[in-house]
Amino acid sequence: MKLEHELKMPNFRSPYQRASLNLMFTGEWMMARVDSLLKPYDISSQQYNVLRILRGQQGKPINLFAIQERMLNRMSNATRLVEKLRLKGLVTRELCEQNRRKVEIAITDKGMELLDKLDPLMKQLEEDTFKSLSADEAQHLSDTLDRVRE
Amino acid sequence: MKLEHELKMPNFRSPYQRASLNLMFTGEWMMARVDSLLKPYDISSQQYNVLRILRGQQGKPINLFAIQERMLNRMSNATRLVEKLRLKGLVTRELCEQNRRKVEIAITDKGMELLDKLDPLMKQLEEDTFKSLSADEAQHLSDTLDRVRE
DNA sequence: CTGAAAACGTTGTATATACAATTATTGCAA
DNA sequence: TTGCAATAATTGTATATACAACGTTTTCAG
Repeated sequence: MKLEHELKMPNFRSPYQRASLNLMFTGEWMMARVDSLLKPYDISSQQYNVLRILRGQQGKPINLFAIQERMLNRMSNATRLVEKLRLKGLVTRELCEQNRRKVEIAITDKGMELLDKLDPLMKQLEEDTFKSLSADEAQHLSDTLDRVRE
Repeated sequence: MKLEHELKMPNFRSPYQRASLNLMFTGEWMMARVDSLLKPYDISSQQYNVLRILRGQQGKPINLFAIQERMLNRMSNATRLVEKLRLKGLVTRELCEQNRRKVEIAITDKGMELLDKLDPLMKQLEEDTFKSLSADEAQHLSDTLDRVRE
């Protein structure tokens, strides 16, 4: 739906203002869709994101700093986010012996099972979301976003 | 910068997953830029957004429900957001006499002055952000985002 | 006219976010 | 070797967000 209609703004100052608002609005919109898919499983999109990062490590643990670097939202608090996941039994936390400043986080079997269950749902959500774009168009959208961020 | 590099993810499951993460990431990124521009003026991007909506009304007051409809983030709490702005003297709040369920909000002179001061900064931010895109490309990006949201 | 439903806004509560300050550990230069 | 800077994480605090529940006021069917 056109942003003009969505925000009930008859016109924008420039195509750049329109793109700027559209980026923020559509980002929020997407995040809300993901959150609502995850709601029945009692995790937030940020928490899901952390699990996904941990799975990407193929079992190797990873420290909090590295998790933060890979998160969609860098400002959220990795310590507290991971603690929530730990309380749910989805990750483990261990002090690193080699460098005791670090804390190593790994995904548990239960965490992996949850991700496995969510995979097809997330895939479906992505396909639904981008159903009006071809794979090439989706790729092009990503490339454009990459260029926007320099 | 490529999302692969930004999130340190070597590859994505599909162009749709890449686009989905990219949308959320770039939306957050843009919002953070706006917030950091507004920080010295002590308002959040959501609060700025409400002021912008009120200015768009050309002096006519507007009720809370209509504000909510026009906000970038529908879920944020218009009552509390507006109260913050009122405490700063940027908006007024009046009970609507015709329909006492409604509360009418209008921007004050002080609010208008703030927006006037922010306009060139915001314009500059938008131009900086999209400096690598032509006006046509920015328009095309918006159109694509509009299509994604159906 | 009356009572149920709809429209509008407010409040409560749990959680998340932004950001700064603090603690603990390690590395390294003088 | 000492002490300063850098690295890594935690804690504190104010604010924002998500969402549900509630309270008024208005509308409208019967």
